[in-house]
Amino acid sequence: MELNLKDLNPEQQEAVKATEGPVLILAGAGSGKTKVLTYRIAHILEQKLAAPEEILAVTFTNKAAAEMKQRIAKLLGDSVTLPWMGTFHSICVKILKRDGHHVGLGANFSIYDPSDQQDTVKEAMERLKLSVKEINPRAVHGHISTAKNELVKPADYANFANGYFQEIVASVYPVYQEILRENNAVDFDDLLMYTAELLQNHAQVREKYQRLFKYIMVDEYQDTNNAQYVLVNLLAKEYRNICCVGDDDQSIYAFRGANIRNILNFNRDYPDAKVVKLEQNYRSTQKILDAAHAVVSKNKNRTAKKLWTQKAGGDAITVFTAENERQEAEWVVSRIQQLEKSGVDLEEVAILYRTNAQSRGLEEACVRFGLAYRIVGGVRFYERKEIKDILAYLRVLYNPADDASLKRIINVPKRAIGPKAVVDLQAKAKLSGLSMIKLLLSGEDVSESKAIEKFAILLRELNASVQRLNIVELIGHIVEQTGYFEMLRDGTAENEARIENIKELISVAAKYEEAGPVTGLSMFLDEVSLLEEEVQNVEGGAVTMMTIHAAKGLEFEHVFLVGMEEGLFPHSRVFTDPTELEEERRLAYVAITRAKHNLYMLHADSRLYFGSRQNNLVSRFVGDIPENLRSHEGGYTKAAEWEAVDSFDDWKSAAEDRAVDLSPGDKVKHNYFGVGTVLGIKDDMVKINFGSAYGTKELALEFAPLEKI
DNA sequence: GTGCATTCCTTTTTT
DNA sequence: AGGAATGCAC
Repeated sequence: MELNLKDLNPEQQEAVKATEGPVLILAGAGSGKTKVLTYRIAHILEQKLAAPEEILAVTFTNKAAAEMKQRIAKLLGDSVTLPWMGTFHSICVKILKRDGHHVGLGANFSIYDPSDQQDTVKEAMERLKLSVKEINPRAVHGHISTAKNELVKPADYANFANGYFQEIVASVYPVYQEILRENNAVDFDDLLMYTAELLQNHAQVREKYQRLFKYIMVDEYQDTNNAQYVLVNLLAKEYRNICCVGDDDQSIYAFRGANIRNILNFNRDYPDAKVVKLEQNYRSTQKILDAAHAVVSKNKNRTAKKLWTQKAGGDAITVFTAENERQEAEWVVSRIQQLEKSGVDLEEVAILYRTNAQSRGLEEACVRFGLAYRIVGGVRFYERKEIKDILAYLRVLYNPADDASLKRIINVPKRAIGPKAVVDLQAKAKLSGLSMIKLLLSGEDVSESKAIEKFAILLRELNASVQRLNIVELIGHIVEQTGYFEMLRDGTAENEARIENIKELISVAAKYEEAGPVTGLSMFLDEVSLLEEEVQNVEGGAVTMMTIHAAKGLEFEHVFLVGMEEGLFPHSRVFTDPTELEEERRLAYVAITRAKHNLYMLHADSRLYFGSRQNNLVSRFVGDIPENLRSHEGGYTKAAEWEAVDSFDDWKSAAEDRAVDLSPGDKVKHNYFGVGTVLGIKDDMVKINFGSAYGTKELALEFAPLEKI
């Protein structure tokens, strides 16, 4: 098959043909980025510049990888062997399965999902006798995650720790890591950190992969974190054929460690880099692009650029002011039903929101009005209780060090094994130097508890079956033998749905049926832990609902952007930090540029939030859009005027004002530490005594959430 | 050891 | 408002 580059515009062709040396492709929203990447890979393969396994293509989501695979197959024919393609995390799993033993990782390691990770933090805190009530384990985990993304190891964290909270983290982090080790488990961040460590410290392994990957491509480079940055640049050292694609305006993952400077500094890292700018947009009308530009160009931290399109004109952006969130949802749904009547395909319609919590009201409205919908994200597949249970069973059988998974299912379904029996078993295991699972499997008389004995017999039987059953049979065997299905067969709709979910899991597992026993189990567990979302199949057309983050990379004819309110979007949590405000602005840019033809922005004068009513002002992002691009419905008055906090300089002077306000002896209230007394102020730091609970703290005036009382 | 009621805590975004 | 975690009665 002949690859036809005539399908591409001159810049796109340039990007495809520039195979050798470092290349940066600055690809604006809707500029055909995926097309360029797929053609580029196809081009390299077709020109026989490299074998498929010598190409590494990193994408941001599994979905993006799947789509790219499909499109390459379409270009070159189904028979083509595909390159290494996937997310950073999935590629790291692949590498660690092969070579992880160099960094002390057993081959059968478990991958803990976020809730397992949080449980592990809790356990670490319990071991340290830290109160889970006073210190939020989630926040602790957040800090550990950040550290790992910066490749800061447990032992080194203390050197960076600054302030009360980080000292706590410094004590928890090593214990957390130790527990993961005990269970032969890793968290998501470990996948990156261990792979980086592996490549940094083990020359043989490093050179193996450096020589293997002749061509490396990284999508969404603006959203890479430090660990990912180290990884790709290390891998690219041998051939230097590294091609990074991204758009600094679409960097929206700083909260999980993404560093926008990675893309901004590409030229510094590779002074000989070829830079290709894709600025022609094939997606949206000029009006939509103008609106998006009006919002994002207020950011200071960006490279100057402007998208253009041949689709001049277009409809104005409809802004609807609703009385409350219920009316907002109803307006969206009825407008979509009007569109449907006029022949619009529901697959071309999306409702986007800032937070997952907003989906509920919209979902209700869809049900009430009978509009077909699907939610992307929300409750993830692996977050469902029944799925977690089944996966825990599989992990126990796969990784006999994984006592955390054992604890999850040892009494599910109920088999009269309470917390006390578990603690006893744990103690015995510790004495014999085995994991609880291994002890149970050993067949020794481990407990006077009849219930435990019975469970041990069950476990041994399941363990034996791993060798002879393929993954589909194995799951079926587990749900029957353990009584899990029986527990769910009580006729309630809820449990019916659970059974359906497990069947769905089995159909996912069918992909690995042919790999045979053990291998299939291994492949299945590795992949399913990193699976980001459930794909809900809805018969016929349906509207798609999701967060703006989840919508990145997608496009729709009609986009409804709900909750355009100060406090929601931009979210109130970012008001204290101008860099985060810039990220919200980029998020708004991403949201607006999802629309091809029509964009609707909604806000409600009154909204139920946290159980209480709030009256939010219209989002500043609406106000940023020039009036001649908007058309209003409902009782719109005007957008919030928040310029004072929008600019870093002004905001700083506000902080300085506050500094002048405080003097020794003043009583202040801190969001976290409570009430305290100001002891003194030096430069931009303030020293406050918070009493016996937290002692004396030095806080940055600029950042501390302080209030004078 | 299990089941129920009450409290309390949450919500930013995700691999 | 809703879900998880805790505390209390069987």
